[in-house]
Amino acid sequence: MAEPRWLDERQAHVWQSYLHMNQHLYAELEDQLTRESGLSGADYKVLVPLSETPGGVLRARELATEIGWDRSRLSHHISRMERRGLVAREECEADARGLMVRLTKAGRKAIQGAAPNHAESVQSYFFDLLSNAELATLAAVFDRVLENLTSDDEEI
Amino acid sequence: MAEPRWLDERQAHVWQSYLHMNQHLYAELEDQLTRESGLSGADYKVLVPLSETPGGVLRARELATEIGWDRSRLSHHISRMERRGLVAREECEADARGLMVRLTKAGRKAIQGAAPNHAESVQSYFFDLLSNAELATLAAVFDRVLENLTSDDEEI
DNA sequence: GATGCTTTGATGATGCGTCAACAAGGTTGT
DNA sequence: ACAACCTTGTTGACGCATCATCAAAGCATC
Repeated sequence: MAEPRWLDERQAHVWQSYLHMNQHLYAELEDQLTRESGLSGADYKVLVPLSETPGGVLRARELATEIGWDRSRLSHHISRMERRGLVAREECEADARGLMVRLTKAGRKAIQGAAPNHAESVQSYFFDLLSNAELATLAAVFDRVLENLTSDDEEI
Repeated sequence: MAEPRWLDERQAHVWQSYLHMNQHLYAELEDQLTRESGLSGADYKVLVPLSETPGGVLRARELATEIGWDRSRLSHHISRMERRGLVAREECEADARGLMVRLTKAGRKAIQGAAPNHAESVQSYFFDLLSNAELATLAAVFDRVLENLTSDDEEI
């Protein structure tokens, strides 16, 4: 740590572009999602794994792990989504501590209405702008950076 | 919008990697920043432009524009940072509506202590993992995606 | 130079995310 | 079977972001 390695001009530019791109891309996608389907990004994140599960039911613990949230955040958010009729709480028969989260009909309708538009947005704002070679590079880079971040976790 | 263009397998994988990478990278950088210097990401974002300005003073409006915040958010955050002695509010002589935000000695000390560690983190978690060719590709891609997003704004 | 419009910043209400504390149920070891 | 410990989910408090509203100051047009 004695000699800090400052970003050179090129790196600084890439880093700024990356931060700005994220900021604008997230904002744009969330905006469209909310406008077109009334769902927040958080709602969408919760609904996707539920809609992809055969019964539309998931244990809260698994749902939380899947989307990288802690139990508290999920509990709060489920409460709000339950009030809006998107999901329902059910007992867990296998473990009395557990909670099963069920996708309601309204919830399924919401995610089915939102998903196509969202996919179209991701295509038009991101993938449409990439060549095949660039896509391959991004895949490699993102995986490598992610792998490096998550393998650090296990060292504890 | 009739025929939604779903993500193919490759695209879906890249998109997931991108989202996860962002999540972990942001979390890790913010964690290190907070642990090592007691500054949040928001604090850092505010302090950087101030420390790069000759006098260490910026008009609130410009500061807000620079970091992409609205006036309300900046006002709230300046209040909290002022309480902690990182910045100070001053009158704007040129425009009586305006507010000048001044970096205090403590604020300068904080950002000077935080910046080297932050740069080192960015290097080790991101740039160290990239080849020169990959860096060039990222630069091109990020700029293109960003340009596409921000040029849309002007069409209004 | 008065009227109306815009810009700038502050403020309070509301919703979300994080944290610490808690209760109830499970698990392990003896 | 009992004790100690761990897991799971809920709750309330607090900090931060967003939104609508407001006041004060500039600016423009006549």
